[in-house]
Amino acid sequence: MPELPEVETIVRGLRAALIGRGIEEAGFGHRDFLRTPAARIARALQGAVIQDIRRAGKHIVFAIEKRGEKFWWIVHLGMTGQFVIEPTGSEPRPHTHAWIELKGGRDSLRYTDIRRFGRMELVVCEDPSALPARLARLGPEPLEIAEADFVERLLARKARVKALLLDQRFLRGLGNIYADEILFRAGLHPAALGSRVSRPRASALWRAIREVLEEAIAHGGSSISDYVDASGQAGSFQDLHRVYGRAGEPCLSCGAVLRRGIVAGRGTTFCPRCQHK
DNA sequence: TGGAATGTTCGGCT
DNA sequence: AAGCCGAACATTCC
Repeated sequence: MPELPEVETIVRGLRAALIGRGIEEAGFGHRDFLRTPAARIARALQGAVIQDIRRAGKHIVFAIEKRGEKFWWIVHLGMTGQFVIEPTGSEPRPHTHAWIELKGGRDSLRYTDIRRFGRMELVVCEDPSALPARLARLGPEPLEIAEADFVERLLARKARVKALLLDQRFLRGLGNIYADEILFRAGLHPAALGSRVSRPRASALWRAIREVLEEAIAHGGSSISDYVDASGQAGSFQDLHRVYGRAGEPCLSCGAVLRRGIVAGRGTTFCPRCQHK
């Protein structure tokens, strides 16, 4: 479910509700998605205060403070993970595997994940200005990289552009939906090789990345099957998808039948007439 | 019933 | 090294 626009939307909702809040207690159901033992996470979170919440690619990073000790609590939502703030007494939805009860007794942050591809990890924060090691491998943020840097990065690689967009070390935060939408807008074939893309087309790709992501964030992300924001609301950008989920339907700009194939191991929908190698 | 699904990682191959 | 592929993870939904 969660690519950059979805995670960004969730993080904005979490920030509005949780910055400065204290944690009463944390509990876990299934534990096989935890990279840190449940007891250690629960102990660190109990009585701690949420100081900050940020997005790093598709990761959510909570800065937690407890009696002068600082922690990073890092969450990746995988394919079906959801973070929703709900009334503490309400019935947890099926597949709720973590619950964080907030001070005040009224609301809880609950983590629900049908497939349990998501991951949670707690790391002691030695230096608040440094990155947790896990995040150090990630490439630049797509909305922050300068055009010239992006073009050089792309032309230096011989992999297919779709594979590059999905590679979190190339850019952090894109996934299958937005890779397809971006390539369509840039008029670029998913199997085009990075090093073979013309400079004007590479610039068009950089612009398409910004356009698609900014529009998607403005629409609260794409809800295909599972995604909801921190208040449980679906997004609406799926209504504006031009290729994802539209294989066999006509291209909205030329009318050709959109084709579906496998690129970089993922289902890929594109217009055979508008998108060029 | 088999296959595919918004993701990541690992091992093997070229 | 770089890139590609398939498999694995777990569950649901056609």
